[in-house]
Amino acid sequence: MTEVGHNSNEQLRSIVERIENLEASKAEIASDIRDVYKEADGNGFDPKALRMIVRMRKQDQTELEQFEGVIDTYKAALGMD
Amino acid sequence: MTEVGHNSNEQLRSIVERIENLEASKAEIASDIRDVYKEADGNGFDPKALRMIVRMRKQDQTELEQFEGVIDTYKAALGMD
Amino acid sequence: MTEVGHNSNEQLRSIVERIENLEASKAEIASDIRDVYKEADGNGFDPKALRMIVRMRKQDQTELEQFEGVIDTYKAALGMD
Amino acid sequence: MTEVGHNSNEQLRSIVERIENLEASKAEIASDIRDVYKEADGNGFDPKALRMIVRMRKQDQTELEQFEGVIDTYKAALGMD
DNA sequence: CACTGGAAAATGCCGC
DNA sequence: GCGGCATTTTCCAGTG
Repeated sequence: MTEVGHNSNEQLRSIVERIENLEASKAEIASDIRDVYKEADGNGFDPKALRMIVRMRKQDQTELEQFEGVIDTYKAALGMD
Repeated sequence: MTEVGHNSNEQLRSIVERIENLEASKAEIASDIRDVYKEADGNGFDPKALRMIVRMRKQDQTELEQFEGVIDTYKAALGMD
Repeated sequence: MTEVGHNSNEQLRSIVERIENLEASKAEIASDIRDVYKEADGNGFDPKALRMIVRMRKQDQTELEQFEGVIDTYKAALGMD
Repeated sequence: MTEVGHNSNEQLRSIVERIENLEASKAEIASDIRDVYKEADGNGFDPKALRMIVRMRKQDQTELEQFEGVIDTYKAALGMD
């Protein structure tokens, strides 16, 4: 807490800065996504329907991944592992 | 803040009590659920697989409900509402 | 796997049903809790602050129970039980 | 609806792809953020406390922005814009 | 008994 | 301004 160079205060500052920078990038991308929806809306695509499509596609992906987990679980439950 | 009957202190107390009672009930039920899993385990059912079944059935339910939402959305998007 | 009465399929079905019923009850109570917060909000109580109070009280309760547990331990250690 | 090039199906596909790519980037950054917290944890920083600090700083920034908004409003009201 | 993953809660955000 | 949705965060049980 005095005049040192690499103290924990600096570490802390560095950590917080990195996080804040990353969060800024994330917010920017979120904004970009909103822009795409808005532009699509301007081209006659219903944003609500679009969001639903995107959500369902993501869910399909998730289910596929879960399916492999299910297989593993059942294998284990049946002593096949 | 003195000798009144229906002051906000009483209201606050009542609110907090109601919440805490409800949370106690909820915790009890959660405990019951755990008991069922435990009993099932004792009868040779793999708890992990059971949880997976329950989770997937819940998800199916959710999807079914979402599906109706999808229908409505598309209807609206196509001007059929 | 065909004409039996109390087979494991039935057991499984029973287990899953019991769990799902319990979870439904739990969800209902959770909904009630939300309603209380909402009503409180309508009466001018800040929901966020309320939640914090409830959390703090639960924490205190936990600590109280831990304390009593320590007391019991000491009692037992001193042959006072 | 058959042999066209730039039909709405293609548009739709393009939109969905753009969104999904952006969401993938967002998820990646979110993962990076988690990594930073994890690394910080490894260096002895309490992640929970860190999150609180970040949140408070964000809040302050918001207030700052609100303040600047007020300034702008005053400027406009005084014909200084 | 730490830890990891998953459930649940809470907060914040966006569109209406 | 609010209601609902998505995200984030916290909590807790199960696991090794």
